Amino acid sequence: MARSSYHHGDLRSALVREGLALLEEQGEAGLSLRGIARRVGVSQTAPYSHFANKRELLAAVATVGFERFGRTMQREAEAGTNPSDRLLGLGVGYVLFALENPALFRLMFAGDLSQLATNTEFQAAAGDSFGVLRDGVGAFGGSQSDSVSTAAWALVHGLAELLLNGRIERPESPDDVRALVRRVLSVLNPSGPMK
Amino acid sequence: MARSSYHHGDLRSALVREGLALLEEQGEAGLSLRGIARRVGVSQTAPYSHFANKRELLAAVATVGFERFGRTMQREAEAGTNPSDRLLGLGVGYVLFALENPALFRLMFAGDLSQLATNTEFQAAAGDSFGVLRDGVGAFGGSQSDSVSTAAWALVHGLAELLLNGRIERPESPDDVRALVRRVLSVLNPSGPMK
DNA sequence: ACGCCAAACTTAACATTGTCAAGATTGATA
DNA sequence: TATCAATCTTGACAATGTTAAGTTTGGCGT
Repeated sequence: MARSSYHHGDLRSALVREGLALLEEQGEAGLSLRGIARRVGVSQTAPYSHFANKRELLAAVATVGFERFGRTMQREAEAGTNPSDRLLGLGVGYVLFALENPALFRLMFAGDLSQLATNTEFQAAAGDSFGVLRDGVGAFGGSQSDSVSTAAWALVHGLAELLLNGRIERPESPDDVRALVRRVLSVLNPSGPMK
Repeated sequence: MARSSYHHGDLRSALVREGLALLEEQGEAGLSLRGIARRVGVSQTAPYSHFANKRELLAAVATVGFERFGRTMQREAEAGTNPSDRLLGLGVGYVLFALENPALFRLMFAGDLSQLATNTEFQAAAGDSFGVLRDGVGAFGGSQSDSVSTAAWALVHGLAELLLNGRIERPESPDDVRALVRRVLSVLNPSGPMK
C-alpha cells in the first residue's frame, strides 16, 4: 500500500511490523534496516526519525516477540488444572514458541540486545514474559522453590536452544514437543535434592 | 610480525588464530574477514585461498572453540571421584567456558554455523565435545539415562545462555559458578520421575 | 484564519564489508 | 631447469549502517 501523503502517519509501527515479517521470511541475515524501509515504501533513512539506530529497531521487534512469547506460554499453561500440568504447559509454550519463531527467538536472546539496559520497554517486556514462567514454577516448586525455578527455566531454555541448533532431533508435531518437554521436565525433583 | 616472503606459509592457521584473538577483543560485531586479514598482514582477499567464504572461516574458529570446550569440561570432570561429582564437574566446565569465552561460545552455537552440514571438521569437533558430556551423564543417570542426559545437557546449556544474556545474575568467582551449578543440578532426579 | 516551527521524511554522500575477477608471485615437482 | 598450480594481490562492485543537509507538512499559538 503506497502512501499518498508525505508523512506516513504510523511509520514506527509499520517498521516493526515489516521487521517481524522480514525476519520470518528471510531470517536474521536478511533483516536489514534498508530492507525494512524499502518494504514499508519509505526512504532508507526514514527509520532514523523513530529509532536511534538499527539495534533500537531490532529491540522494538524483539519487544513484540516477548509479548507474544508470554501469551504463548500463558495460553499453554491455562490448559493445565494443577501446578504440575501448568508448569508443563509453560515449558511446552516456551519450546513451541522457539520452534515456530526461530529467528525471532534468537533475536530476542541475542547478546547485543540483552545489554540494552537503556531500552526500558524491551526490558519490561522481557521481564514480564519471564514473570509468567517464574510464577508458574513458584506454585510448583516445593522447599527449594528458587533452585527449582532457575533449573526449570534453564532446562526449557536450553532445550529450545539445542533444538533450534539441531543438536537435538526436532519433534515433528506439537504433540511430540509436548511429549519431549514432559519427558525432560519429569527429571525435575520438586522436593529438593535427595542427599 | 611482517612476513618477508610473498607466501605466508601458514596463513590458514594464522587466520584462525587471529580470528580467535579478534573475537575475544572485540566480540562478534568486530569480527570481520577484512579485519582478520589486516591483522595477519595480508590482503583482504587472501583468506579466500583457504576458505570458501566468511562462514567457513568462522566455522574453523568455532571448531577450535569446541576443542577447547571439550578439554575444559574434561579437566573439570577429572577432579571428581564419583559419577555424581564428575557430572557436576562437566556442568561447571560447560558454564565456566561460556562465561570465560562469551563471544566464542555464542559463535559456536550460532544458528548459521550449526547448519553447516558440509563442514565435517566442525561437526566432528562439536560432536566430540558433546560426547564428553554425554558419556559423563551416562555413568550418572539411572533407569532413564536418556532423559536424564538430555535434561542435564539442556540444563547447563540453558544456564550458560541465560548467564551470558544477563538474565541470571552472574557469579563473581569460579567458586560461585561451582556453587550455582551444584545448586541447579541438584534438582535432577537420577532415578526417574516419581509418579 | 494564518504564520510558524518542530517533527517527519528525502536526497546525497561516506566508510565499511563480503565477494568476485583477473593478474602477479613462487615453491615444488617432473 | 622449466613449468604449473597453489598462493597471494590489486581492483572493482553491490549492499549496508550512518551522518549531514535540505524539504515537506501537520498542528499549535496568536
